[in-house]
Formats: sequence, C-alpha cells, structure tokens
Amino acid sequence: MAPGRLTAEDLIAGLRCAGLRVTAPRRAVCAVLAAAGRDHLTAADVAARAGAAANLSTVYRTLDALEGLSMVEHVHLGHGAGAYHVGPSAAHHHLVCEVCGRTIDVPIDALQRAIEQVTAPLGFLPDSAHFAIVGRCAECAGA
Amino acid sequence: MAPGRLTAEDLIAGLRCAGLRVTAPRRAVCAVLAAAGRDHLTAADVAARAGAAANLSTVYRTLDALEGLSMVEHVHLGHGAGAYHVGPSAAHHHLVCEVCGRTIDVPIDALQRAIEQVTAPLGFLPDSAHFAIVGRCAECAGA
DNA sequence: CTCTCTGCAAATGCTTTGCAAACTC
DNA sequence: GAGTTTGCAAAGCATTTGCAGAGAG
Repeated sequence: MAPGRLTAEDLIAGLRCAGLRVTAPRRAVCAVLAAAGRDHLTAADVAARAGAAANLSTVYRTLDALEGLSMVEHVHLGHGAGAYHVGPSAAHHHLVCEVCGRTIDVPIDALQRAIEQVTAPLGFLPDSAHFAIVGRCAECAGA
Repeated sequence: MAPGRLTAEDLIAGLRCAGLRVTAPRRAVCAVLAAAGRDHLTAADVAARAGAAANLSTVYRTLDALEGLSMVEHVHLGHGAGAYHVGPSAAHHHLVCEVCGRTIDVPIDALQRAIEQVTAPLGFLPDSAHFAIVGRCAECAGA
C-alpha cells in the first residue's frame, strides 16, 4: 500500500473522531474511496461501486462530511459532474483533454509557485487545484 | 471605446460572414455582450438584459454560435452558472473568492508561462483560462 | 432512549432539445 | 419559397432537501 494514502479505516476514524456516527453506508463510501486510490470518482461512481450499500443522496452527504473534515477533496474536471478523491494533500493539478476526456495529473510545484506569485500581491489565497486546466492532450492535439 | 474590443457590429458581421442569419434576437444578444465589455455575464444575465428581445433558449444557442466562431468565450467561475464574455483574446485568468464570490482578473503572462512549462513536456496544449482559480480574496481571508 | 442518519421522492438550478410557427435570405 | 431560427415547454443532468422511519451511541 502506498505510504501516506488514507485508508478506509482512517476515514472512518476521522468521522468517529468528529463526533459523526459510523454507519454501514458511510463505511461503504469510505471503502470505495480508499480503494479508488488516486482515481477521481464522481458521486455517481461512488454510489455505483457501493451498490445497494449506499444511496446516491447518502453518498453526497457522506462526501460532503468527509470534505468538511478535509479528508476528501472535490475537483471540477470539465463541464460535467464533479469528482472526488481522498487526501488533503492532493499535490497535483489536473489537465483534462477536452477532446478525449482523459485526465493527467501534474505535480503542483511549478504551477503553485507561479500562481502564488500572481495572487500574493493581491492578498488572494488560492486553492488552485480545485478546477482543472482544460486543453488538448498530445494525441488529440496531433490530429 | 476601448481599442480592440469587439463591438456589436463586429459580432453581427461575424455571424453573417459565417453564413448564419442575422435576426433580431441575435442582434440583441450581440448588443448586450458588446455593452458588457469586460464583464462576465451568465446566460441568464444576457437574457435579462435583452428583455423580451431574446428567449433564454435563444440566448444559449446564440452564445454557442458565437463561441463556435471564437468571438465569445465562456468560463467557469465557480460551482454555479458559467459566464460568457466577448473576445478571443481574453488574456486573463480569473480568481474567484469562494466566500464573497467576487471575481478578480489577472493578466495571463506569468501564469501562462508556468502552465506551459508544465504542459509542454506532455504535449498538452492548455486552454488555461477556461476554469477559474478559487480561493479567498484579501478581505475574506483576513476575517 | 435520544438524536443522527438513511432512503425515497420531489425540488432545484443550469442547460439542452423537440416541434410548430416566424422570419431571413 | 426554402431552410434556418425562434419561443415555448418539456426533458436532462448533477445536486440538494423534506420527511418519516431505521439505526448508532
């Protein structure tokens, strides 16, 4: 298992620790998220993988709760649905190909520095990875 | 009038030039967009300013047509509605405060260079201004 | 036993679409 | 006239919410 990545147990513990109740649907959502690892899942994806264990509404509510605890983040990868993934330390930006829809993760460093250089004089504190950078991937740009 | 900014006539001419028909609702949408200048308007904003001159559906269809001609761009400033503005040369990124919702435009230069540095090795061609950078503005961060 | 959480179904907000009538070229 | 556009209303997503019943602590 990759070091530093949150496990289902970590997520559950976080919920309990925050005084929230640990229920079967929440366990299921946490398990799905942990199993997805670095993948970005939509709420519908999570619900689908959880099967009957969790209703879509409950998935949304649980993701929201986990996000409030900073254990899950959601990003916008395109014009469609938002995507969720574990971690608070998602040290990457998302490049999304507007043609084929593929997502490429890139380390945050260089970008982050450039963004902060621009925003610091304004006093603006960026949460820059929240929205993706759209464009065309190498393959689709070539065509 | 600011130099280089497209006028309503420019937009109309573009439509005609593309073989599309120039109708009253389209004229109204073009006029609203040109009058908005650097402001970002949602489709609903455009429809509201056009009054009875253009139905919301028509506004969407017209914006779509103008976008196809690269005379209008749309950006995503937050979790809500998308926003439209004239120009292909929108040489700025958008910083959106997640607390107060204010939008700050920043020149594209520094950011664009940093983004291209990251994406070039991947062969990825970014259209980086399409999604905003969320965060907190100076005022809201202070509180 | 109390209070939170769940599932369902309905509501919401934004955007798209089908279709007959209106209008441009 | 021929063919594109319009307005309206309805459908389509993603997401949120009200509420009664189920379940956690």
